[in-house]
Amino acid sequence: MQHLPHYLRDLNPEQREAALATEGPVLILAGAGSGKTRTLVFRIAHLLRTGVDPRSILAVTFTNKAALEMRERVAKMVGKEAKGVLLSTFHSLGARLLRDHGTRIGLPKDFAIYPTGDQAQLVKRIISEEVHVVATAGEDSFDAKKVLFQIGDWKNRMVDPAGAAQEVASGRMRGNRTDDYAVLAAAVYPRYEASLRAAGACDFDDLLLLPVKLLREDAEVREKCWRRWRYLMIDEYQDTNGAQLEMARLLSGPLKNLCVVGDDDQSIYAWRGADVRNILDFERQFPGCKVVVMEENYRSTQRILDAANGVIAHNTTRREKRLRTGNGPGPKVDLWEFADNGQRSAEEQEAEMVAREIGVRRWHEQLRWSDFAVLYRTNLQAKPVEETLRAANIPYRVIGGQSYFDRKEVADAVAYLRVIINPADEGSLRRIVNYPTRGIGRTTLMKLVDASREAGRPLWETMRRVAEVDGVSRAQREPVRHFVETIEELQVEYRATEAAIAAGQVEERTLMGFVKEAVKRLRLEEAVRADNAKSERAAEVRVDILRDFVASIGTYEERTWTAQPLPDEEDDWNPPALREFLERISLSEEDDRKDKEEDDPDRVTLMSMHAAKGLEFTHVFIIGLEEDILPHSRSVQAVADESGIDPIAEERRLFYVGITRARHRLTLSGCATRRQRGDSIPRQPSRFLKEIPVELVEHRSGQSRTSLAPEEAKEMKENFFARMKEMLGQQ
DNA sequence: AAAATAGACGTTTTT
DNA sequence: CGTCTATTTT
Repeated sequence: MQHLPHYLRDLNPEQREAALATEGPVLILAGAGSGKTRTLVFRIAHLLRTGVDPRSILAVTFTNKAALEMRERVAKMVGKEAKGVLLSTFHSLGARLLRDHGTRIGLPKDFAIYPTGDQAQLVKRIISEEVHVVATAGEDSFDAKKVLFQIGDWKNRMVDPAGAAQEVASGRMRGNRTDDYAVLAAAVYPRYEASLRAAGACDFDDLLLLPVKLLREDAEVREKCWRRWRYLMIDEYQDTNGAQLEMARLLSGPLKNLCVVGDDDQSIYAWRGADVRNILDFERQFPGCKVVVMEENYRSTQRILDAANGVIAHNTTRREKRLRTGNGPGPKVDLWEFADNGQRSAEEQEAEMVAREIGVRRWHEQLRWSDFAVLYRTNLQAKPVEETLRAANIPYRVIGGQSYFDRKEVADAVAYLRVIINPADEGSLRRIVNYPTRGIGRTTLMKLVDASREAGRPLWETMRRVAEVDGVSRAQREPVRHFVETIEELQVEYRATEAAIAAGQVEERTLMGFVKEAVKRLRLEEAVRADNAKSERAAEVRVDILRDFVASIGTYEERTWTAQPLPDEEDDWNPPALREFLERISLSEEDDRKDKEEDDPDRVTLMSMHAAKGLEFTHVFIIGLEEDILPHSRSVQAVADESGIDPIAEERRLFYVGITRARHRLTLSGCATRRQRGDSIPRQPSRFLKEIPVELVEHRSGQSRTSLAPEEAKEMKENFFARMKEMLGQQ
């Protein structure tokens, strides 16, 4: 092994083995912090150094963030050559396959990707307009999201509407209360699919399902993919679902140069259809595969690892592994408890502790703001922390939560753009047909919808022929005619803009110019102001959001031009287009906050533990360590109805993921009371806390100068601390 | 058809 | 508590 290329000397033996095993199936079981990404980056570098065409390498990650990070690291290591390597999420890979070959399975060229909000709208419409049998289920109102969730579950398992109907009929559904929803969902499912197809649209799950269908049915496309991608790598393999497994299998082809990396202890997406068995059964599914186990941790102190090991050891079905590190023991894990003291709610005190600790540690340990992360189970928990950090003038950023593109102002503008590109998109069309209000009311719209159902043509076509529709008076006809005219003008202009871009006669921000003009002509800003007439300030904030959105198109455009390859380079580059911009929005690859982050990247990070997977921070706070938050109440309830998977075990893995994000210091906290709907209710400490060996924990009390707290609260607090001590003593 | 008011209601995690 | 929804009023 002395003739190792110099760039591989920095790897440990296991990492090196993984990086060098380029041919055939490879399974890398990589514990948290074991240098997994690094190994993949080196593996790609090694492939390139041995003369492999960058374009034949495909690396699939789970999140955009992970894809971005890997791209940067590969680029840093191998330079320009890295550009040819395709780094993508499963969903954007799916979108790409459909964009290139979707017409072969009957998808239009300009298919849209429906955001979840629109999906729910569609389901609601189907329930109210088409499935009138609703009452059988014993409730009179239905949550569209639950229906959607059930449909998504079927799709993730690659069950089609017929299969779903069968499943429901044979009573094979899991739950008992969920049965009603399953029956309803089975009725909605085929209609939902039909509506999506009629609108020329896909939902998120289709981005996995349809490519599988495409690859299965079309040998030509399949072989084309095999010729192109000869080395396939998949990160976070423990989080793949049935459709993703199938996609990986189909893409790996006869060469089977498939390298998967993952850690069954970090499987936290079962609720979305992920199946840990995919990683546990990999050896069986790909016989003769090479297995590399990486247990050496380079990230955390020994105490943090011991805490993590202590917790995860309580899960029963897992591949046994124990993280070790050459790092020092490090400080103990801090554990804080807070109780309502009459002045401040416990969660406010918890947030204040976080702010105070960040201030102190940053000073004492010479850290940057960006060395700190605050992690939580639910996005709601960010709020008090956010407020406190803002008050303390600590710069922060919140990852996740509701997307900026879900904002009404932005969603409306997006709907217009979708309609301009594809007027068959009925969901978007309905959304904007009377926004801003232009006198096309519910009655008129219903007449048009009925007429279009009857004639079997899209709503848009019916609107164009409004004169032929019976029962629509002249007065009602006029606004429809005007609306159609406006959209058609914009369509013509958009086509001209696209042609100009294709011909290269463009300024830097041609697309943005078009959208700006459209927003102006449609009077969207005026509409936003009218919606917020009560509050001048709210109106201005929302208008700003709309303007930011328009500006983000300019950013996208510039970025795309910058990435343009030299004429002699082979690449998959395309000039900027609205269609691609909208696709990127749907896949959350576009984010307005990027610009703002760039001007000051040194910020404390606030995010859910799910979002934190794959990241690391010097000092990590995990807040809200209480029963019903972690583990979440829904998981606790779910234990009752069996189903093979253990929701508590998944919550425990989530905690494990949170703990192992910390490099040097870990601070845990929980509240003995929590304000909910006005009054404060008692809480129990998380059961997972007692799974951390006591000797690792420094128990700190957050109680303070409160002499006048009501008797009740005091008692509650004492009980909480007593329980805490009891727990810690049990070990 | 649009605005205003009452009411219900409900709170995981993400591509 | 605050957000979204349904109903009523103009």
